[in-house]
Amino acid sequence: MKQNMEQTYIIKDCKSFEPKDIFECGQCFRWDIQGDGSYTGIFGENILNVKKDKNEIIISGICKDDIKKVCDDYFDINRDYEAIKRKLSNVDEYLAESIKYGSGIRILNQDLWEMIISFITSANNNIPRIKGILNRLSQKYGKKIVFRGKDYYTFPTIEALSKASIKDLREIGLGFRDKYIYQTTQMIYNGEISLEKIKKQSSTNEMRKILLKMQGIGPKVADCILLFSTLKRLDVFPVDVWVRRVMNELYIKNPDENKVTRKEIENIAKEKFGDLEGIAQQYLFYWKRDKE
DNA sequence: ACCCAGGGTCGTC
DNA sequence: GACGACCCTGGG
Repeated sequence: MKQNMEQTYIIKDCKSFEPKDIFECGQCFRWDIQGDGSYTGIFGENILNVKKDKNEIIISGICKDDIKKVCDDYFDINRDYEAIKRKLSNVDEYLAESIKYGSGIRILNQDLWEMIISFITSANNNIPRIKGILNRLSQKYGKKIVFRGKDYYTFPTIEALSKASIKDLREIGLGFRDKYIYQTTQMIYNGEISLEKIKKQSSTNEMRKILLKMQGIGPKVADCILLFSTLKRLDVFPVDVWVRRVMNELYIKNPDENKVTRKEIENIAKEKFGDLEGIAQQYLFYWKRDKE
């Protein structure tokens, strides 16, 4: 197959697919809005532009494999978000409103290694800065691909990133997370932790236990990795400042938000949202963060 | 200039 | 289990 031959994939009458909701709900960091409102992003060695025109989703760009196969997987096309939204909307009016706001969200199936590095970077950080760091990391340790006259860089491989020193990472702007990225990369590179083994675990909890062994991964980051990577565990409920805020306001009503424990929030989430709590979290997060 | 907060985690007590 | 420290950047 020719390297830079572009492919196109049109999804007709696709419900629950809104590029803005998908790419700006906080699950991914390497998709950027274009002048025409479409989004261009890179994952693996694929560089795609996603555009919505009426009821059609037009995906075009460079794809390593068959574009339909790659995108059906990446965009979680075979999951019935309409059914999920119907079910979750019945929980209560708050969740129903958040779903109305983020009704085009789909949870992407992203590379596990990339999610590990991305969400370690996200700790006590803000989204614009996270995106900058991951772009610089890719520029330095990834592979350049030219797409429509512009340079793009693949996310660094484990091996490529294993060559970076703590000092190199600090210079990229990782701040105090430099040592976490370094140590975790080394652990994975030298085989002390096997990503394949994580994928083979039968329960969410077993997967989480392994993730928590890595430097820079605590409960919140572990849950994001479980939810947004190809591990795709929907039975997690990442608790960050926004989710703590919205869950306290809606259900717990503790005058001091910081006194609310993670366990308390997780229990309510499990009770109200059941096995779809991960997706519910994303509607609530996106809704609350954009409201402020 | 100064302070605050951001998709938290770690080390210490 | 509860604290404080922590790189850096943009916004008040």
